[in-house]
Amino acid sequence: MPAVSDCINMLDSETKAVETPEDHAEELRLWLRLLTCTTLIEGEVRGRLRQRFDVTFPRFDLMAQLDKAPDGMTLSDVSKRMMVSNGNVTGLVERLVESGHLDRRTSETDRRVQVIRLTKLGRAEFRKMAAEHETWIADLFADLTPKDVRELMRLLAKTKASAQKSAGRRRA
Amino acid sequence: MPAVSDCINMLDSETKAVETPEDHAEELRLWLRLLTCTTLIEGEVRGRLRQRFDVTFPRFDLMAQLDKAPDGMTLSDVSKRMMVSNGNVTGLVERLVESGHLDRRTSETDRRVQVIRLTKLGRAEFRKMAAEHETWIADLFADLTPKDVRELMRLLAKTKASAQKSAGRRRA
DNA sequence: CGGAAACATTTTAGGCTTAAAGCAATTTCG
DNA sequence: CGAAATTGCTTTAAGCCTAAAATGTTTCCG
Repeated sequence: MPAVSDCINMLDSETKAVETPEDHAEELRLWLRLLTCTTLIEGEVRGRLRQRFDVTFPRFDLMAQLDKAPDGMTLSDVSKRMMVSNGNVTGLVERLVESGHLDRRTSETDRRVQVIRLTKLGRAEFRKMAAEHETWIADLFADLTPKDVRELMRLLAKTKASAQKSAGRRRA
Repeated sequence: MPAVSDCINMLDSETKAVETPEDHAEELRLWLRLLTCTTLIEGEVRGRLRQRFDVTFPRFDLMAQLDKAPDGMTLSDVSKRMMVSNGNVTGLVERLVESGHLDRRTSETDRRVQVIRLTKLGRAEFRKMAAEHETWIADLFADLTPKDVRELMRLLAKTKASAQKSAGRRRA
């Protein structure tokens, strides 16, 4: 049963002229819960990656992008996919080239562009990590039913679209 | 309609003796989508906090914790709540004390403990930021119906519980 | 053609973050 | 009591990350 104050707000919200400070406490709580879930899982994955393979989460993430692109990617592509800044990728790639996991070469047709690929070593190591990683994720989400997973996928797709639209509105 | 290979897997999964490498691609995709949503929203909020208030996301987060605790918190409490390392909090607090937003004092009863509070300035500035922040979040989640929000809350609560259980299993 | 705009990347300065080691204070328990 | 374990915090070393400025390259047009 809605409290009196809620009824008043509901009435106000239908009266366009009245500027009611609307209550968005629910969305705020949702955002905090989303952040908590991600932080929790990411921390767990990071810890396991470090313990088992002595690799960081960003390095694993970068290698995962490259594993899906056998012909390599440009740094810009990687930066967009990973949703991190360009400068960030520069350093990340530098260290992975240094350790022999990545191969970097300047594009033949455009000397601005750097194309990076996994080396044989990089691909082999990534595949090993990815296989184990998948079992960790399965375990972390173990209590969700297949239906829960589908429903979450759907709602997060909607969330992503909504957030992208809002971000677009701001940049416009 | 399930493909033939799926039927085989389903049969296998009910045959305890057979060690089928199970497929967890759905959970993997769910995790990536969760991460994408959080990264997207956090990036948007960080950008707005910087532009409007010249404040970082971690500082805002720390002040939010303290706003809920008028009597102050210990650094350990803050560290647990924010889900970051102890050392991280030390530096964060240092900078916010420096800028006059936080007050730090050693506990009377236990000289190991540091208690931090928002100063008058800190509280005033936080309240201003928080009000605007709430409208950003509302806008980012604008396309979700109240029912979507409730359902996401429920499913993320389940996700959080599942992940915590899994993390606990590992530490044991 | 040639200058302006756009593009891809790197550099810079500053801040965030972690894991691990270290230090001091407190608690536990033989 | 007093040694050992625990607790709360800081320090350290290394890496991650961003926004903004800088550099070199290519494209767009007038």
